[in-house]
Amino acid sequence: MSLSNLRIPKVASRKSYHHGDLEAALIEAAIELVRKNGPDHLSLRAAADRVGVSPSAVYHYFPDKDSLITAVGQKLFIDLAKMQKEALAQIPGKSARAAKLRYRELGRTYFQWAHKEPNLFRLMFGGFCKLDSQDSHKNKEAFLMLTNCLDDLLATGGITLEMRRYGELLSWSGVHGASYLIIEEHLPVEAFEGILDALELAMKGGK
Amino acid sequence: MSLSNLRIPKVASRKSYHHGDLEAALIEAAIELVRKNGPDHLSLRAAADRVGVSPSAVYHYFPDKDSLITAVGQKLFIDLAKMQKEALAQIPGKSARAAKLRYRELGRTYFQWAHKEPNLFRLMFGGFCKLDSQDSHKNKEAFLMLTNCLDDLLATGGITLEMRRYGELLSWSGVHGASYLIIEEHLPVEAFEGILDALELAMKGGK
DNA sequence: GGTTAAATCTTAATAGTGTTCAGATTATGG
DNA sequence: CCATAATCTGAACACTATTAAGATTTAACC
Repeated sequence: MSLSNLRIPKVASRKSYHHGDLEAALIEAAIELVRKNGPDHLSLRAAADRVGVSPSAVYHYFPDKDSLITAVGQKLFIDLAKMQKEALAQIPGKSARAAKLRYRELGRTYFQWAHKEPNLFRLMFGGFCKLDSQDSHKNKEAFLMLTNCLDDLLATGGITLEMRRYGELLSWSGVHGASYLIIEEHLPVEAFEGILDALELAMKGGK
Repeated sequence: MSLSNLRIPKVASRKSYHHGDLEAALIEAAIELVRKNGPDHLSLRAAADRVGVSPSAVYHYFPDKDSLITAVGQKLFIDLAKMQKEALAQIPGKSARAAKLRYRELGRTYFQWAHKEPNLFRLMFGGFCKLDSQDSHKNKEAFLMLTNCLDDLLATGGITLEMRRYGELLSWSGVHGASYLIIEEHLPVEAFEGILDALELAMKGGK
């Protein structure tokens, strides 16, 4: 999966005293541990062990454990945005049908990310990583994709002008909320397609 | 605040060797600590200290730390439902206006809970407390209140029959998602009244 | 009421955590 | 080739959850 894991097979079998790209390797190791054990239960020492390095080596790249977690969050936000961009790229065209499909697929990708790796989703959105306003604009890329989808919907009559005003807010909140409630088992998995139906119906202003 | 705190002022100044209601006191202490420091960073020992009891005493009431956290979650879900019930009780009447106000107030109470004590909200919904299906039906009380609100809306023409089908799903997801995104600072506080406007507009099927 | 038994809490110990600091190792630039 | 900077280690400290054995208090029973 990661470059660093190929370089350093197990533990304490590094060729060189210096690692090469310890920062990225630590982030990758932390992701794997969070994926398995959850964002609370991440251990600095376990991440260091996994890379084959002493615990104190971490402090040359991250001032503390929270900084490592935040770095993980930054990477995950970029990964999610990339995945959404790829999903949108597979549905080209300016038709009403294409616009509607893109809108649904954008939400579906968001949910599938959460559903496939709930612990990573919890790290991103559960108050673990404190990304400042500068980092938060990485997330603005995802927001822009949503805006474009909604504009396409408006152009093809898939959404009323009145509803366009609340498009981003209602869509993001609805998809985010449903995703979270599903992975915490307050709602069944089947509910997500229902949320997409509800949003589509709401956007077009009823029948 | 809590009865136990009145009984045991500081630490190691208990009249009796036995505490009286240690289980409830531990939950209350844990709530206070989570409120200040977040659900991750809760320390068993700190909670025990706060009650004036040794760390191992906790294990007579909870098999491990996670069980204490889950017990905290159970109590918080009950508290939230009570707060929502009280809020609804202050808006009586069968008019369309009253039904609409109740619907909005139900969501507003949910958000205010999250906004006032984000760490408690994170504990409830962030994957910290694993409540089984039996505990989860405590939450069904809140779900029932939402259902009643939506039925009242339907009776007074505040929601289309088509949208009624998605009422609970879209409302809960939208309100929950907006609340979470706001406390994690992905959306500004002002966004919440916008979500209520958007939901109201969506429910009535556009203009 | 006094004695036994059960419930409750403490003390002590183990293993694991984040973090710091002085020192060992390696790479880099003159 | 040497000095210097970058990088990582080892040991220590204070803290954590958890367990086991023992002390203390309440409750029950005769």
